[in-house]
Amino acid sequence: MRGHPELACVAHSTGLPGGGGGGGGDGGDGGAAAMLDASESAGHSRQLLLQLNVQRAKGFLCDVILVVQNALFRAHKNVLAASSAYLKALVVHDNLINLDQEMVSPAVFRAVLDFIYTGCLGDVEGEPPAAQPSLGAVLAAASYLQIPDLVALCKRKLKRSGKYCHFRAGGGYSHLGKAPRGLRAATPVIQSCYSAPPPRPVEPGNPLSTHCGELYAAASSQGAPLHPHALCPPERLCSPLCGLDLSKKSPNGPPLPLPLPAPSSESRENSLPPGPNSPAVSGALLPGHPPFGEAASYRGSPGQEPSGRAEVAPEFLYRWMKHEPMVGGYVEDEDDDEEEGDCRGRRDKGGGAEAELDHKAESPPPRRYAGLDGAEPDGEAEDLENDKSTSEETGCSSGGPSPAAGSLERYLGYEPESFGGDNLYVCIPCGKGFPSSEQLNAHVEAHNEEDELYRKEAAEAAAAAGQGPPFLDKPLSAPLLSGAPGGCDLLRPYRCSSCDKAYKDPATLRQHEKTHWLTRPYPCSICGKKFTQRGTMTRHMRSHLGLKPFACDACGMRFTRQYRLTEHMRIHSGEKPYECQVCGGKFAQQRNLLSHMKMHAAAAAAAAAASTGPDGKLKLDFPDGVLAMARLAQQQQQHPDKDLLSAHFLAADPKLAMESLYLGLSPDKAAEVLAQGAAAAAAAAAAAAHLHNDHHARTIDRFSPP
DNA sequence: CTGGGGATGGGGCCC
DNA sequence: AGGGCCCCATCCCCA
Repeated sequence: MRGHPELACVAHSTGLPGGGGGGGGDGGDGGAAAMLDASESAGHSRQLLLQLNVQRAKGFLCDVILVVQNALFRAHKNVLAASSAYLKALVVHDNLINLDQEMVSPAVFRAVLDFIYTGCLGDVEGEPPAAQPSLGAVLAAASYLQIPDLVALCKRKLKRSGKYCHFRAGGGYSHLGKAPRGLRAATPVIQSCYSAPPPRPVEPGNPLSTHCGELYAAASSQGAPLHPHALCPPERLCSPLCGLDLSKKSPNGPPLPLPLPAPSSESRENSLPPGPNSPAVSGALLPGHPPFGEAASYRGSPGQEPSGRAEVAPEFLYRWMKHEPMVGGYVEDEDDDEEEGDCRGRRDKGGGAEAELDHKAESPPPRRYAGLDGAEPDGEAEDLENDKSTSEETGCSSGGPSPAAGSLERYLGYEPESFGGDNLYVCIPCGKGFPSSEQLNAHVEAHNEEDELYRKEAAEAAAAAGQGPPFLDKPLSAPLLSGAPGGCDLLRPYRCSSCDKAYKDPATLRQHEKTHWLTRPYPCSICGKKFTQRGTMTRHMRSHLGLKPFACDACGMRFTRQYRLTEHMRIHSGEKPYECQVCGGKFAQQRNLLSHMKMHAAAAAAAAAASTGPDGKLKLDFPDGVLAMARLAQQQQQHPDKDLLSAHFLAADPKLAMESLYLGLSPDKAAEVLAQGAAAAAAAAAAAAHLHNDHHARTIDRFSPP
């Protein structure tokens, strides 16, 4: 499709399934190709690759997502593993691979992925030469990713063009085809590409027509800069998606393929590039290090530092700082120009970059994405504002798309709503339609402002009435607190203006108040589901991406949450800390005990219904616990109001309250749980009362303690 | 076939 | 922001 005449695509493809990336990754393409040529259909491997590439384009059977800056690429693990030793080590354990953005840019990785799937490395038709990733950048990426075929090809092409020279340590990250930061960081959405068309050349003026299987993450859709973790090595799975770190790492996780030490906190804070232990650095750019084939030597337990690299850290860090790309623009060191001639024409459009380079080595490293990483906007309006920001800061020369949200959604076949007409973007709460996501976002923002205004007005009104959050931002005074109507107490002085709940601190109150808002400020950019808390949305995103950072040491099972892992570990330890005080059953998970208790409550309700005589008194002699449950069920029938029942339950029946304590819960919680169980059971019990008594007797027998 | 228990996933919400 | 807990739903296994 875009093959260079000098490249024998078939030769590459025949070598590809043979695991050229495996082991040291030293290729062996020639021999394998010759052997296959002699014994197999010449078109087989080509056809195979063609089919794989088509499948990649359609996302068919793609089982891994690679994150490069805020671009996402879908691919097949097998193909990647067969092509790259580095990727092979990564895809074994994870479905989401975050590549070092300093080592490979989206445009470069696109070229690399093209090569993997086609064996061809050529100009993208229709794409301006300036937007093509340079051969030097592709070479660096191929070296980093340990794709010997591509390394060799790049070298050949560079030599042919007279531009090739050996990489020098720290020879510049700036020629990696990186796009200006601001461009990517402002890309607003992450969308899936399930209906993407087959790959076709990028069309000028249509940056969306990039690649199928390539997705773009919102680096700042939540108003945050790319997470500093985006700088850490890929094995840490730090994702820049939506400016969120989706990769909370299990400390108990099994050794990952390339368990290099995480960047130091200092380097993270300063947004330094990967430390010298990063595979990006050590694998390709450190002095004296071979460009690839060292992945195996890096394997070990997390935190294990490969020897012999710490010494070069200071020098390398210096070089790193020296080559720190400029904020909002592309930076290229003069030294690099000498060695990578094909990077010309992609210089910083902001100008003045070089003047600052040396200064950076002495002054604190600049924070990246200066246009975005200011103080995090406090509130959702800002988030949405950033959602709206797209890629006005063009100047990108790497060909990386910077689509506006709506266009991207349309391109990717993702339509938030399928409403007729031009107003495809519909505000869920009010039903208004808009022709673009930007307009919808502006509208939603207005919603949020209304909500905020309403909240403030309510707060002021409450303050005027002597309740609510009047003491926000004020020193608390005991008289004020104690005198506040509505039960504000010292422990929870911050009271919700919309309901009766009170909180210890204003932040929690504000968080809670979002639950009353009409619009949920944190939408999932993949499915559109909205959340009241950013953390919940982040967690939700993990489920989309199959990201399970918390691994069980014992069985390798992985979870999206730490708490799940903790829960799961009880299976292996045999610990069952939750005991039913009615029947003595033990449970590893509290939720299963609660479920179990509801069963008891339901049984008790059935017993109550079955045993209540015309005088309303219980007839059967059940153990106290069951009787208590039964009484509760009766009370539930008399007091359908749940809260009333809870209070009634505790106040009017101390014995029942004592039963609740057996559950190991707070009395309040236990009452609530039992009431819920009884409430659920009440209806059934009422119905069951009409059934035959024998049936109920049998049911009760089953759940009564021996 | 049914119901209970074990286990997991996802969302809400508070700290 | 992240941790933790709770709730609901669901699946699977087994008696």
